[in-house]
Amino acid sequence: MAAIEAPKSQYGQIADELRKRIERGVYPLGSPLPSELRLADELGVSRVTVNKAVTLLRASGDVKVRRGLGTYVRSFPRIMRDAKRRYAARSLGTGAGEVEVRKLNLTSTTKYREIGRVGSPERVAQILGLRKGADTLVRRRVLYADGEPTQMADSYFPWTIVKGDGSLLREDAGKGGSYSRLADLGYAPVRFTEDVTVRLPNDAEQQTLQLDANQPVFEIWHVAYAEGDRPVEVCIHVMPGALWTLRYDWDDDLAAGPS
Amino acid sequence: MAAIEAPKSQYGQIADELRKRIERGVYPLGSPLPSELRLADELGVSRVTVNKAVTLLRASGDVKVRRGLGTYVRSFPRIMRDAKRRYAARSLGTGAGEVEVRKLNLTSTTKYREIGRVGSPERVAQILGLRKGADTLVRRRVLYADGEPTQMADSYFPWTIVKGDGSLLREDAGKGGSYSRLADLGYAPVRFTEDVTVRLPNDAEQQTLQLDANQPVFEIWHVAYAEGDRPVEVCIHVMPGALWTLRYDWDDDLAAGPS
DNA sequence: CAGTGGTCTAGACCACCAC
DNA sequence: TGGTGGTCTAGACCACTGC
Repeated sequence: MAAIEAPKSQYGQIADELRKRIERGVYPLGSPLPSELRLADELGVSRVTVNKAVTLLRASGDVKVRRGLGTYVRSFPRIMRDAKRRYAARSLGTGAGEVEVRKLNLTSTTKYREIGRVGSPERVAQILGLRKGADTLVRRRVLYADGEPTQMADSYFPWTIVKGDGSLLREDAGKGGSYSRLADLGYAPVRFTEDVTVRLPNDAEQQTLQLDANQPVFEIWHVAYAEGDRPVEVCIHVMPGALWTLRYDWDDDLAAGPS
Repeated sequence: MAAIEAPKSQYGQIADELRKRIERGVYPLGSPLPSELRLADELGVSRVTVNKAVTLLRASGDVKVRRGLGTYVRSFPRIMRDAKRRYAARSLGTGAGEVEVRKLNLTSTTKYREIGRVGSPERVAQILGLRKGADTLVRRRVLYADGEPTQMADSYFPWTIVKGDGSLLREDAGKGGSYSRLADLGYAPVRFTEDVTVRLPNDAEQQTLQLDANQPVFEIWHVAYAEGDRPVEVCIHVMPGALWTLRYDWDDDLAAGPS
């Protein structure tokens, strides 16, 4: 099989070998891998060792297991999320949520899990400049592409500024999405920040996003500011890492002076 | 405890339990966990099961193993990388590379692995608008905080525009770093883009960054553009995911119209 | 030397799926 | 009912560490 055997674990080598076969098309996109028992037999190792290799492939998003059925090669391309343009898209149709997925000719679906008035989580209150537990309007949703979950997104708005707007309490927030409603209320977002981290998913996220315990997710804290640096929305995105590429761009700030 | 409890694997529960103990300070930061054999004994499971739990803690960056010694609780805080400000920092001292680490009162070190003239990798050539394999100046380096590797960074410059500048061939590129040298040459960067993905590290990265096969890394493709959208640098960062928070901010673009 | 984690095995039982 | 992956065990050998 391999010419030179590096001092590497068998399961590591097997993972590499399987990746190679996927690249070469021995196991085409969307097709099932041979069963772990077969692979163990072919490669002359125990099933546990094969399973450990497959665990790596799952963590990297190269394969996906369907329980009771088999292990399948991933068929999704990475989705590009252009931070700047996705929000600019509100000048056209609906909100930012579904822009990227449609570009890939995939069917985009949004499922709302909660829309209503709730006390804000501590960190959210802090960012929005509210008292701890102060009322916020929350919109919690899950987005899908061709039926597969691609992200969870929880938006929080200070209740004091959105209470007069009923459309934010409906699933369809109307033309241009929630940011257009904020604009209607006199709080048009003019500046955004995003903090990006990677971590492993918790139990709820594993279930909602159909992930394993060792598949990393992006966590993005998106904050929208209106005129006068007034924070008007916090949106927390949780997205399977293997599915996304995040794009950012900005102009140099040297002219404005250091801060 | 929980209202509805999903049936969960023992190793998953053990991972949760260990995380709890770390949070509560039962195992303080920097201290060693009990050995896997002890834990197996205490928890009434096999050592393999404990090991699988520890594997999860390693993937999330909560613990770090020292071979032959034991498993230690991780003590590093996350490092904030503010994309905009780090480059603005060149107006003061050295380049962007060490800004963040110093903020945390950690010792920052840079080790150069290669500085010289090389044929550009395909994707780099494409971004820089060069012929495939065209000459570039490469600066490949590894950054450390308190002796621990925090990122690999490989910068590529079109050879045609930097060949006249010797300081870019030295480790210390001079006051303000390489971007100031580009400015000297008449190619001051005015715009940047970054594409961010997460993936598992390859063999070389595992070794250089002291990572396990299942610890995710950020891969950032940073591109600097001079006036007239002329690409003048591509820098590829590979950074342990558990160590970093990436921050971006930008102004709304609606006024400029959609693209 | 003894203790640590790294790895591998053979065998076992389970839940899930399609037929 | 048979095939799939999910999990767990007891036992084993190894490389590495510090003493």
